[in-house]
Amino acid sequence: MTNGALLDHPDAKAFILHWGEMGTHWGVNRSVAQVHALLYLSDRPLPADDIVDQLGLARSNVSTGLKELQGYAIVRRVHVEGDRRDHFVAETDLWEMLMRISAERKRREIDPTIALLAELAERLARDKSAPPQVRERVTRMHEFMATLATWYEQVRHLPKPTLVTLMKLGAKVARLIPGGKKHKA
Amino acid sequence: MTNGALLDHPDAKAFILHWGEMGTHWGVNRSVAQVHALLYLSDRPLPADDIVDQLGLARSNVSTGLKELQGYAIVRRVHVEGDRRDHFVAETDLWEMLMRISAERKRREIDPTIALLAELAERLARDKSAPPQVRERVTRMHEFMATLATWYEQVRHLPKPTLVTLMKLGAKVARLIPGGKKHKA
DNA sequence: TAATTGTTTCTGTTTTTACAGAATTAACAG
DNA sequence: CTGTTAATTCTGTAAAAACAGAAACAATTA
Repeated sequence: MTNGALLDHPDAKAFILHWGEMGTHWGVNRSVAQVHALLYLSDRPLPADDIVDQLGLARSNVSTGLKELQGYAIVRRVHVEGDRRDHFVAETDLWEMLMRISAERKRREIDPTIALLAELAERLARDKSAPPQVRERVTRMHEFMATLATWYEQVRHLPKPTLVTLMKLGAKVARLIPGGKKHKA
Repeated sequence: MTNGALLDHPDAKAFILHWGEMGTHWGVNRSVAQVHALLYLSDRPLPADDIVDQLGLARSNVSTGLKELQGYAIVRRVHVEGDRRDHFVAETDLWEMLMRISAERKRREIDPTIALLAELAERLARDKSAPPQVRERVTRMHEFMATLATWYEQVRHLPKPTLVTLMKLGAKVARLIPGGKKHKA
């Protein structure tokens, strides 16, 4: 047991509590975020029981939380030699983590809206009686979100080193665009 | 009154109801999102009363909602000639909308975490007794989020046409990076 | 300054969400 | 098979959030 009780260390504790608190603003409940924080800081796979003990949550809660985190694919089950129980580990590659969370949130929070907008925009295009600004604004919203979604799907598949390079470039990426001095950095 | 009751049009209604529903997943309550949707579709500034009538919400709710939307800077108060009441309009430029929402969410949901991580990382660097993986992971998390934040602040100030160009490039932006065939599109 | 109209804040209720503990189901070992 | 332990699902309760209506507050104009 290399980290008997992570919560004993004041900074680890501060991290876990803060993460839990912010989780409520990030669209997951405190328990889910705390479980994630604990696993992120752990140097070994943890069984559900240990999570229960360390965070003082109900067993059922931890179970639900782990399922949710696996839904985001930032936590996975692993088997530990000589122990029957499931163990869990968190993704520690932060790029991977970001990509997986954003992919799942897009799926849950954006895609359904794009689908609806597509439908509405199509109907509005044929509906002569529709208020013109309604037609125009729904259509523009659809195009905008669809464009962003397409962009995202492309960029998310770029190799990690490329993403890092782009990130480091920051605003300087604008200077690389050919055919126009009009892009100031 | 060019749009007497936007809710009478089935597609406008569907948009507003869906927006309200999704709002609850996007971190604002249904009322706030519905008010926003209504204003976005309206071709003229609306006074709070009209919003109350059309959406069937309590006056107090609409007031709170408008304040929240002004907090995101995607709705603003305007004065209408010959009417004493405040009127409200939504931002219709979708790039502007995205930028303002993301700026505010970063301020609320990301910046406080970066601040805490900075503090923890600094303390952990000096704390010889800290579990090494805790020190390392908190530090990496801090660097990662700080890098993303810096990138965001730079990109968000790029002129809109530049952003549009970059968006349209999609994954092809990787080809512009100098000094490396290693970036495949 | 009093009356009117509009806006915000406050208070209690309803609805929703998070959660603990119990019950159930599943997996395994003897 | 059967006893045992782990894991999930179910159910009731507690906590939090959203909301309506009333009250308080502000601004405007007669």
